Amino acid sequence: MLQLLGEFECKIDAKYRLRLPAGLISQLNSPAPPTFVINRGFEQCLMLYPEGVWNRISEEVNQLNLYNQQNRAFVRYFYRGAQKVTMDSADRILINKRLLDYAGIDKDVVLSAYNDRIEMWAVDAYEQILANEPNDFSELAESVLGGKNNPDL
Amino acid sequence: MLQLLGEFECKIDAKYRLRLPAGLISQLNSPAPPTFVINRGFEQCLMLYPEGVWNRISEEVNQLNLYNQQNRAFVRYFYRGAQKVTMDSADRILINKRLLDYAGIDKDVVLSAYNDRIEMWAVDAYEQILANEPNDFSELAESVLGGKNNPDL
DNA sequence: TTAAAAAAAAGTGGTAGAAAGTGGAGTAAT
DNA sequence: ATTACTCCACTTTCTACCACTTTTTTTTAA
Repeated sequence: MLQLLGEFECKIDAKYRLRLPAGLISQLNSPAPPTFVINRGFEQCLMLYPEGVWNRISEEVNQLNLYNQQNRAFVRYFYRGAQKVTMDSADRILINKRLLDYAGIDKDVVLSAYNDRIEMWAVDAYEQILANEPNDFSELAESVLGGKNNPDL
Repeated sequence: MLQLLGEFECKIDAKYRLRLPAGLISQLNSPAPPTFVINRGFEQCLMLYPEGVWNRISEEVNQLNLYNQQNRAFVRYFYRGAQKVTMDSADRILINKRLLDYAGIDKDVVLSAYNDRIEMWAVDAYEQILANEPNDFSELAESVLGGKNNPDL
């Protein structure tokens, strides 16, 4: 089970390539050059899933009966343009222009890894969302993690 | 079992031909030039099924008793103008004008592959459908992907 | 403890080959 | 004769690989 961690600032070059930081690649303990699935995430970011993680998740989604309207909407939204990306020989992945536009990414990017996945943000969007959190963070923690005497906090 | 994936932006030429992206063709692991069945999809898109997938699906529908009025209506709706399309020597398929009209496709198209099939959308229609989250998304996610704090979302 | 050397990581660009895009002409069908 | 489809040829764009420079970190030795 993956336990990714870390926040990395990276740059996207003129050819829409993003080099993955060595500190992140090493966490994947993948023997071959790692492959990912990338798609649109919530709140204007992109999500990067190690291939194995994506497969595990999508397997369940693919069980859904697609004659059901609600299910179709769900599957579409779940995928949100997911596509496979592979690293080149210089540890870079090529990112679709459409996806970059979605996240408002121009050049400067923050990668934020947690659990088994990686979020990709435009730097300014990331800073903005972090700046807004603290106000309601404790409230949020309370409702997410249960009672205010939760030992986990 | 096919596990298609990917979002591709393509153009339809003046002769209503669509070149299938190499990244998609390679996923079909079909030795001969692949054949598809195309028909009207739900929600203003066209559906492209690899021939084998279509055969599997239509087989079930063909079990229905056609002397039943309701069954006939369903079958008609199921087929919705389905037709076989084959790739030409330049990896293009010719798409019926009536189908293109149905999906409001002029020139720019997004192919979105998931599970064992491919959806074909007019670019603007696609962006619109992705723009809003289905209102019951999180509930569905809960029932499909398990617990209420499921990390898979 | 510091400085120099070495190694790793980050950043950049060129290029060959593949893929995408486009048009024309020949053939078949109506 | 006109339309519709298929094949063929060509140009442009893209992308994966390779090579190189700069920066940062680690190691080694004075």
